[in-house]
Amino acid sequence: MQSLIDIQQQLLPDLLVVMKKRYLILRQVMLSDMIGRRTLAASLNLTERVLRAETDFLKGQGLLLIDAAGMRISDAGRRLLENMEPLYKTMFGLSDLEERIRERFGLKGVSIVPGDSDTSPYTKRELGRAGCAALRKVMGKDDVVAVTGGSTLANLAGQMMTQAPLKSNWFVPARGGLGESLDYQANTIASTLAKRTGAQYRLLHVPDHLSDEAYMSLMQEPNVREIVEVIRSARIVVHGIGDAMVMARRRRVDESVIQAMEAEKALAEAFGYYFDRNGEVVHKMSTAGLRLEDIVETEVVIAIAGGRSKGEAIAAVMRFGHDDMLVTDEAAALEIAAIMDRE
Amino acid sequence: MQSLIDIQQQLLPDLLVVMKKRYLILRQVMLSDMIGRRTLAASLNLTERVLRAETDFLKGQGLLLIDAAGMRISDAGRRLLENMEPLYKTMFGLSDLEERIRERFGLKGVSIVPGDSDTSPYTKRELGRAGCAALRKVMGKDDVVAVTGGSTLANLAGQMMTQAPLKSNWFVPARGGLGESLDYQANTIASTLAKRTGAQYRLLHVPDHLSDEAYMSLMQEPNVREIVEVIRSARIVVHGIGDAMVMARRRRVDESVIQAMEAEKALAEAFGYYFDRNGEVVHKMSTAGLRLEDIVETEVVIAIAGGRSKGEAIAAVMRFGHDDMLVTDEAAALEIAAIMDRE
DNA sequence: TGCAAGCGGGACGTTATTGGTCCAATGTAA
DNA sequence: TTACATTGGACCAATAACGTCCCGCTTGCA
Repeated sequence: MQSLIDIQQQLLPDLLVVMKKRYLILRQVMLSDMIGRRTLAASLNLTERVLRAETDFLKGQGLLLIDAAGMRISDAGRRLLENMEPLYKTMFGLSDLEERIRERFGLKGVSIVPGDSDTSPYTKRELGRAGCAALRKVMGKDDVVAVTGGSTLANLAGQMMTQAPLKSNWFVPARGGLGESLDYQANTIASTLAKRTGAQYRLLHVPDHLSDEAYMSLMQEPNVREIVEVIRSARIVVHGIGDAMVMARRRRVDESVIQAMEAEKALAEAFGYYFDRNGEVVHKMSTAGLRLEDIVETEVVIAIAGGRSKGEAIAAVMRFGHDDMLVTDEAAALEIAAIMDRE
Repeated sequence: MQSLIDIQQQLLPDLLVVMKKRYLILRQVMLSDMIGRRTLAASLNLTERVLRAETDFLKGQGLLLIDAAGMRISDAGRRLLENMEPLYKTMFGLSDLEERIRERFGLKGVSIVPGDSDTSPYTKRELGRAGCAALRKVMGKDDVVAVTGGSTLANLAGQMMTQAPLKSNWFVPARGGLGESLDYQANTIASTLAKRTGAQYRLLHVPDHLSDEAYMSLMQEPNVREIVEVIRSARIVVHGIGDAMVMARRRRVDESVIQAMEAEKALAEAFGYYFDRNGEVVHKMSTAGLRLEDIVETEVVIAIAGGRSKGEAIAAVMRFGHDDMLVTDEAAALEIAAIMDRE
């Protein structure tokens, strides 16, 4: 059955949204015995007109009875609700989870794909696809999109598709180069995204990890300075989330710094910064890319990360509180929910 | 899984239509390796613009690759098609069958619900619902709808719903009263339908089975005459289909006539007439209701009947050739298809 | 190498659909 | 009877869908 839903999701992505809306209307009506349109619209957060279109439809389907006194559920509607009961969890379980997490961290949107990226490459791919969808949704015209590196972002970039070319948009790396494999460099990802969407891109040919002096002198270079300004003006940022220690080592951060971070219980890494479990930044360093103050200013910040092992790190970064959207997977989301419950 | 589809059918009735359209596009593209929009539109009987909207969508979903050379399927699309293969039959098998039957008998539309009305009351209910949908689709303003009697029609009437009241429409019985139970009388059904849809109705208080003399004298009555004229002017006729012998006995047709019909191999009964397997009428009698010549003139004739045992009778009436729509169930449809294959 | 057929995609005007808002008619309960 | 809440109709604005035409590009054939 899951496979059927997966297929339908690909062929009719907003199927579940519509189904859920209608299900909830029906359910609310049943719980209310008899209820009026306005009351119902208010309790479901729908405008009166939209609700009316839906109730007219449900009436036509014979699931709802409407008369001058109000609406109540029909026998067929009651039967349908009963039959849907067992399906509800599998069909909408994730969107409930999405809503809980969205609410808790004050996000604009949360998107959860089924599965666990740690164990299933398929889930990882889905995660990328969901990331694409989230990004597509917020991109407009003339937007600058800054992206970080990492395997998840690389996965996203490799799957990105658009209906029409986005000529007027720019993709830029959020940070400079790291010691990682080429495929996972922010530069590579920005360029892949631009190529796949028909957008433009700029690269930042500067190491991410800089001494203050090197930073100052590099920023004197007009061409470096120029692209850095573009990066810092990004309206949209898409970033991954990593484990603090793993990332620090991969970035060859000084052993002394690593130990300091360990002492401060650094847990998560995102766009080059390290966070403890409360979302406090525990280590800063000068960077030619996006700085914390830029992130705070950015209009849309999208985090994308999945896998049970990353749940804690994701929760930490969410506590930092400057993300607007989270794209994750079921395993990580359950982990996050568990952390929320423990609070 | 079937239950999921059933539920979705109620909450999103045209889900399958859209899914099938997209599936067929994808499939056609795969079979064609590389194909252009216009060619594809022609081979799928879609207008160019509609197809374009769909292919843009499929491209956005990453299922289709489009470049200046044409369209081809992506890996994800190919995977999707493979995954759908087993689902196709359960999801669309009936609509293929619908199309075959529609084509063979030159109908405007065929609607098949899953199951067998002979054995499952649930299927019988579904049949009624499908009949409602078919009827709703063809009803406009100021229409006169003539309905016959029978349990299937009664079932339909009991489930009929409309979004808005159809004040300007009239429901009338197609034929006079029979010896049957009150619930199954055409009069009862016309009145139920009118009440449930907010339409008007007229009754025909005349026995269906009349001697020529009685017929002539009854037709002198102004009020009988008036309603009979309304009936005969019906734009829409909805009728059931029965087994000839069963119906004849139920109607207490003279034993001599029954034997004559048996000799002529009467097989099916519909709107008071008896048909042999070739759709030829084998017995006529004067009636105050709809006559054959009225049926021939009627703009929309809808047949509704299901159950494996009725397959043969349905096929016979379809051969008569004046129906426009058929609403039936899977068991009967398969029986009809088997008869078609034997031809 | 040149040509023509077929391709995607842009553009535009028209039509159909959807959503917001207001109000009249109606039924219900106090 | 009155006051309230209900549905359903009406209307307008915004938007999406659609039909149609054309342009520039690629590609395969001559």
